[in-house]
Amino acid sequence: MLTNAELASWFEKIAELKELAGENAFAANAYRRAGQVLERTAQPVAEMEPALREQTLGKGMAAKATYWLALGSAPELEELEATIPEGVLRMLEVPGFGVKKVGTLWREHKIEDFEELVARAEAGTLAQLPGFGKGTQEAFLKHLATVREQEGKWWLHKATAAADEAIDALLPLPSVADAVVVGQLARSCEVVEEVAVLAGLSADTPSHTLLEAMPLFSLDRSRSGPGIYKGTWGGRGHFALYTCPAAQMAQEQVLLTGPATFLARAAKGGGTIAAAIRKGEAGIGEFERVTAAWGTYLEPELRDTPEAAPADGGRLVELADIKGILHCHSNYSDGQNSLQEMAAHCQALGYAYFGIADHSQTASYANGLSEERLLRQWEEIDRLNEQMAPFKILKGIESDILPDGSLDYPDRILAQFDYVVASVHAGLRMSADKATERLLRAIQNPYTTILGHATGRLLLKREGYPLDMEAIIETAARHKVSIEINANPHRLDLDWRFVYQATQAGVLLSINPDAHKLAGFDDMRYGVAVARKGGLQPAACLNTLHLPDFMAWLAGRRP
DNA sequence: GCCGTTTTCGGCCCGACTGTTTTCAGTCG
Repeated sequence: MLTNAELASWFEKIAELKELAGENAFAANAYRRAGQVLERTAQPVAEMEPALREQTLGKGMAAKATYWLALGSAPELEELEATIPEGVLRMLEVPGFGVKKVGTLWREHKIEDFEELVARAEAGTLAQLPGFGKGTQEAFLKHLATVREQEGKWWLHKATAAADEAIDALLPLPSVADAVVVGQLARSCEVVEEVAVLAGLSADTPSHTLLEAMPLFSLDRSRSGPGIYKGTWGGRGHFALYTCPAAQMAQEQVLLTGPATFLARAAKGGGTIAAAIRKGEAGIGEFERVTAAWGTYLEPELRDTPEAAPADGGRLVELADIKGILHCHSNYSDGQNSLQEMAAHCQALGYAYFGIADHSQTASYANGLSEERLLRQWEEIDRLNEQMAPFKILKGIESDILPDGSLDYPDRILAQFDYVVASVHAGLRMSADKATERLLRAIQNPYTTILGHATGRLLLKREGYPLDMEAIIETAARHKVSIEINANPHRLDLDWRFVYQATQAGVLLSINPDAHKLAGFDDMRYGVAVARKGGLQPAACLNTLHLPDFMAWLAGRRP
């Protein structure tokens, strides 16, 4: 059955292509709006009564959706795509290349082939076309380099899903004794260059038996050898399967998990870690091997920076330590589910409190809340809190940090929130000085409780603005502002590399899903994973506090 | 193309930024 997200992408694609084809922009916009409505609608259109479908999408668009649902495809989109060269469609994927620019290239300059565009940019002649300058050309070349650099790499959630699928396929095979994740994914790296799985075999297994079990894996023979199968998964992401006799699995697991810097470190009994790991007798497990070589057990995620490991008596934070959620969206702004649905889901997951932090008024693109709509939300929260007690919904907001560093409501409004997440959403291209100054001002605002996704990065897509993180951490510590670890696998921002530094400075970190729908809560696992990688312990994490303690903490820092 | 009507056609989100201009168009969030 088609999901709203799939239908939405078709509507939006049609809008874009209609504009590209030179049709009335407002007509195209009607499709775009239908797509945007769908993105914010939790109830599947496929399950809606016809009347509700019309009310949601409008008469014409509802009819289209109904037709596509019955057909399982959108002929209108396919027909449009058939009239546009593939290279032109590809140009639309380039940031900064919208329908107007691409339309000019295609119709006026007769450039249809993507490689021709690349060649022109590399030769420097793209900048000579009217409407295109050096800046556009350089941005395009930079984009190409980034795409090449990131080819085959994985977001953490996609890597996890692929590895799970591979292991599920391998384990039922009679000669596979066990199969585990190794490499960067085992170490919870925020971007995984290659998903790697190690299978321990109890008997000789022909390679085709292993490979046939994983139809999504396509082997690259030139990069493979005995016991090492490298290729791509699902035609895109880099993937590797390693095999070894079951008896050697523990040592291979440690060696393949790495990283090389850890394996090269000095072992407790002399020599390198790698040598010590190899030395252990057969039958000794992974835990015992690492413990013997390093002195204590070191979790895989800590092996990039063992210095961040908790001292004796400490331990890394776990998902079960998290008592409440502090950054989520509802359909008051750009979320898909209602406030009640989000809160009920949060409660069902076992959390004790739920902070709603919808977008603030300036975020018009995200349907940010005007003062008047805020009041309505607060009324609903009061009502729900009566019904759901002792579960508690907190009145939060994700306030845009405006270009000058101020928050997005007057103080008399800010004072009425239980807490404020302050985040940057617009004006992302700043110098380090300007960005730092802007964020420092927001942190110093007495109403700011949490600094949301600190750098604004989108992994594999967009670098964050440069920041003097030391100053940010130091100021956050001084003003008792928590820094968020945004658990969305596209963000994972604050970067785990600053977690140790922040906690050393006394900053409480908070791990938040930034969920825009019910399934978004599941991202908490990735936030916890990278928090652990940075060595975060439960006591240094704000939302491990029980509700009364959290409320007391908030009360203690009220302006 | 859809919506909401002062019911039959005018208005549709909008501000910031950037690069290319020479006063603004295109893109983005």
